[in-house]
Amino acid sequence: MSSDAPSRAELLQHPLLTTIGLIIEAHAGIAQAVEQRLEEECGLSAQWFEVLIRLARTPGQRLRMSDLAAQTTLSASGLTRAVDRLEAAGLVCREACPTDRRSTYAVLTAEGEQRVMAGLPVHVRHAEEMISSVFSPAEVATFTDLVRRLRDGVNPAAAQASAPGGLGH
Amino acid sequence: MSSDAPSRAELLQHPLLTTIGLIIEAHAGIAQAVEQRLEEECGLSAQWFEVLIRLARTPGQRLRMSDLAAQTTLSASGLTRAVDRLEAAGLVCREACPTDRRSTYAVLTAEGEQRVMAGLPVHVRHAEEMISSVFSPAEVATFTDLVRRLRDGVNPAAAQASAPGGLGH
DNA sequence: CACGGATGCTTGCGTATGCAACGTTCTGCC
DNA sequence: GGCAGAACGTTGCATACGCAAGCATCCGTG
Repeated sequence: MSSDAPSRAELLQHPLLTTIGLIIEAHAGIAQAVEQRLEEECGLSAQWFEVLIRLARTPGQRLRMSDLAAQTTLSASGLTRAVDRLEAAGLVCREACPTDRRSTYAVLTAEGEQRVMAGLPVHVRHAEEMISSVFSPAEVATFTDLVRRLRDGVNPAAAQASAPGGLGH
Repeated sequence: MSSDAPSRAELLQHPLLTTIGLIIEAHAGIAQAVEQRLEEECGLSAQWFEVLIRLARTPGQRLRMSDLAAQTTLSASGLTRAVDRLEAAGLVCREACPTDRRSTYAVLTAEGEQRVMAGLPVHVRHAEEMISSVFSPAEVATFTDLVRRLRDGVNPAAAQASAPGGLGH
């Protein structure tokens, strides 16, 4: 009964479509929950938090604009505008790169540092609530491993950026 | 040595932060790849494809605007605009709901049906390439199960919409 | 040293988004 | 039957985004 070409129903109900759909829906749920919680309790948008945390993790708490763009989902122009807003809010400042006058560093300010570190425990607790409520510790490990491999396959740029000694240069 | 409050480094390097970051990066990679491929080979944006496939799966190939909005990541107003564009392109048409004059159905047109079904094999093959290249069949099953449970926890609305006999009605 | 190409960041423009407000229709309660 | 409140879809407004163009700077080659 099975023909070469998949039937209409087989295509519409294809298991991998479901898998991808689940990833998208899980991401949407997490993004929305994180966004709302972060906004309520810290007054930071997820976008801002994402940028600030990348800076906080970096030695010198600074990153070149283009590296920062590569690590987030923003384009170069999107990052320019985002840093404009962060700078206006006093959480980040721009600093010239001494060795390459084309480049600009985005540097975390003292207030920026304070705001991320204030928001972080809230964020971590929220992450624990979301994930530990559905996974056992062993499942968390399995899941993280699988997602990492998937990420490495579909988003090599992000994989490289987070590799030890990565960050280009 | 371990104090009650987590240290700065413990917070910044918290494992669950990594897990969530990986989900976000994996999603970004998949979304970008799907978007590009779909655009190139079918001339459909991911947004459009998402809406059309939801309609194609539904008996009568129609869904109320609000149900459609609930199943996608769009807000009500966003969906109104999206259906405006789909209608202008001739892939969808609006139809009055006979039992509730507040509601409107979005209905797949013949051309809309043809376009989704033409794009679907491409999309499925792409999904296979992305996922099967990093997971064994057993891992796909494990992964899908875990993601589904995560989705159910963090996005109950989507979970309900896809449940058998769901869709509100 | 000079020059063409590449790189890094910023701006103009068109477009898509969400929120809040609005008009219409349905529902529950008296 | 009639009225207050909720639900549904659409529109005005402000905002954010990406792409392409532009300017300044760096690098490789002769």
